[in-house]
Amino acid sequence: MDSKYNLIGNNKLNITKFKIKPKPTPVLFSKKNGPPSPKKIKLNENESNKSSYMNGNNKFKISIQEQRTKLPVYDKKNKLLDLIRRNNTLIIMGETGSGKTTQIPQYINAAKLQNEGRIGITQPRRVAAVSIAMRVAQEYGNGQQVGDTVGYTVRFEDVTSKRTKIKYLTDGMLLREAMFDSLLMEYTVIILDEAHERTIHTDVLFGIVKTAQKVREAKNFAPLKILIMSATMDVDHFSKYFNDCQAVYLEGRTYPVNIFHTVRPHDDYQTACVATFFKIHREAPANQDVLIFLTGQEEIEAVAHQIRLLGKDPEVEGPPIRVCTLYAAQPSTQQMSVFNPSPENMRKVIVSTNIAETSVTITGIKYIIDCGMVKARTYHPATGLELLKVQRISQEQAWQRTGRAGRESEGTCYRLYTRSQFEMMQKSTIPEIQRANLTSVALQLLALDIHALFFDFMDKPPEDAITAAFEQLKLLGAIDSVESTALTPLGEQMVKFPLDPRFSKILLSAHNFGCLEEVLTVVSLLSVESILLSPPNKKEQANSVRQKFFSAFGDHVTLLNIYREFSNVGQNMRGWCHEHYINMRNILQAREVRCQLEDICRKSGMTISSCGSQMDQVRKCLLTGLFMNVAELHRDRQYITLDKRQVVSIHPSSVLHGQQPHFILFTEVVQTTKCYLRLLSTVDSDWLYEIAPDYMRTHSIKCTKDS
DNA sequence: GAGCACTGC
Repeated sequence: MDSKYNLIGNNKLNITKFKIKPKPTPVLFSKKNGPPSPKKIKLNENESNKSSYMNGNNKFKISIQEQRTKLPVYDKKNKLLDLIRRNNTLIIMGETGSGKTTQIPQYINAAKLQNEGRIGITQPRRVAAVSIAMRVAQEYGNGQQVGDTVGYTVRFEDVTSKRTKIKYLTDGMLLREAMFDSLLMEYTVIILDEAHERTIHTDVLFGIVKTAQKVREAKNFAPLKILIMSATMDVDHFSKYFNDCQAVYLEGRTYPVNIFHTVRPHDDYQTACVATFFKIHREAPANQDVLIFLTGQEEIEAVAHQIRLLGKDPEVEGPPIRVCTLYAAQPSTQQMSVFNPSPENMRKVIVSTNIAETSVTITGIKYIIDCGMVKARTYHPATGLELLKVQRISQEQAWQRTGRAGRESEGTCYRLYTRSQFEMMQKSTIPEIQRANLTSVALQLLALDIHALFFDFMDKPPEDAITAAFEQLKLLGAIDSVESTALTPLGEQMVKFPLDPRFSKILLSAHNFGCLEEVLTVVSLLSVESILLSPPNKKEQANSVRQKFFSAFGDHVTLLNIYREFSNVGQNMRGWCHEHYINMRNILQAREVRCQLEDICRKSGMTISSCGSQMDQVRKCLLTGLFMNVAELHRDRQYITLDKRQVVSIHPSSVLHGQQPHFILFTEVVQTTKCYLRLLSTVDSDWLYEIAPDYMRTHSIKCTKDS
């Protein structure tokens, strides 16, 4: 199984831990449901049999060109083109199913509004960029392939040619392109799609395209047209930012959803989920499927287990149940099973994280159960700590979840929170830019000669987050002072790598230590998800078979040892990964990242040197980017970080767990029940003075020799 | 001796 989590044996989950009663008591819902803004969920007029062409299996299949004419956007084509022609910046609010993402670029191209340039359309996710490009190429017909008129560019994959007029790309990809050409001269039309999602990349691009447009106009270059496409939210906010530009509204193709709130609050939402599911199960026809939103893998497996158990209870009425789970860390084969249609007489229930909110669309969903919570990462600039926390969703998210029941026909949504709890929720999700570590963003903006403190953000990030980012960049030597608007030569080099600036610094220091070969591997492994599988019931086995890779120097060298053997395996890669409990998907991704990084290194004129077995060199090199991540052992056997003097512990997943080296370099801190350090290497205190003398002048060490 | 939502370059 090629996943970090082996789910075999999960039926042994200790359900009492999650306090789910075997026969949950019913949850009471209020019948009054009218949402305050029913605008978002509505039925289009004269569309009673629209599912006949939405459904690929339908025998009344109609031609691909005919389908295009039935999209809601089609009737607005001329009006839209007129607006796009007359406005340099335009906001297009389009509901789900309006056809805006696939059709508008084609309309623009047919009318040749892009002149000699290209139309670029960004998407927050790779799969979306790729699959939409394929669909649009298919709509072009005439034997056109992806990469002809319509193409896409995502990391590791560029399917475009000189003939490409319409280019779909991830927002991160367009941002990288902007690093090398801030005026984005390749494009005459840029469409930022899914703008309401407010990814950190899209937020930075807002400012970049706005500036590019202005500068190109001033310099009399080819004009740049900007289209912002978004779901129907925050229009005034967007419009104001883009100099009060015009906005248009496109209706979509969604159906009404009945919404129920609970009568009283339910803290134990897991039990409430199970109870609500069986209420639906008793009442609804078998072929109507249910989607349950929960926060994480563990609780998803627990609830799924409970539903399976109760479903087998002869006293429980209703058809047989097929329970599917869905979360990102799952093996892809297991994820795919969610899409298999169930037999007529069986009910499918999908228990999912918020991956089903936007990233994955499942057809046939008639009922939603929304627990009202989400697991989200929060960042504290003052401590540099990242914390995964279960918190309330925003009203926007609640609507997004609700809408998942109205894609093909009318649906029903049970919200496991009261009406007034809903009213208390934040209206919108806080944009990522306001809750993320900004070191990369600050570096990227400096590459464009912009200081992040003066950048035209639509929503400004907190000032202490910007300050923390600049302090880090100064420590790394990317800038000379925190007020600087220019990068040092080292900083210029760092921008070239698609990495956290600390990791870029490590790569760029490698020639001093003669270990670029090794450090390329380590950095690649650090920038993908964990390659180590630790199935809950086979932890011991996994550890003992991987024992031969363990290094007393810590996790970085251990990972390097694993990768070295992996790259010598040759044919039987799958077998080797399985035998050693290695996540094949993730190690292959690391290999791909490594190729990309090596390529950038070569193009920058670096030589790929190897230090052989001198692991001191590797650890010293790691220290050049992570010297602010060192913890010291104190007399009471506690570790304290040199940087912020925080009390921390070694994470039990580390090979150094159970040992007490005096100084450890860590890659990250995660706060759960305690502050844990993950991915560690032992280091010498002497190295700290050698590698980071300036830093050590302000961060003294105790150097206690405890016994 | 603990546990990891989701993206992206």
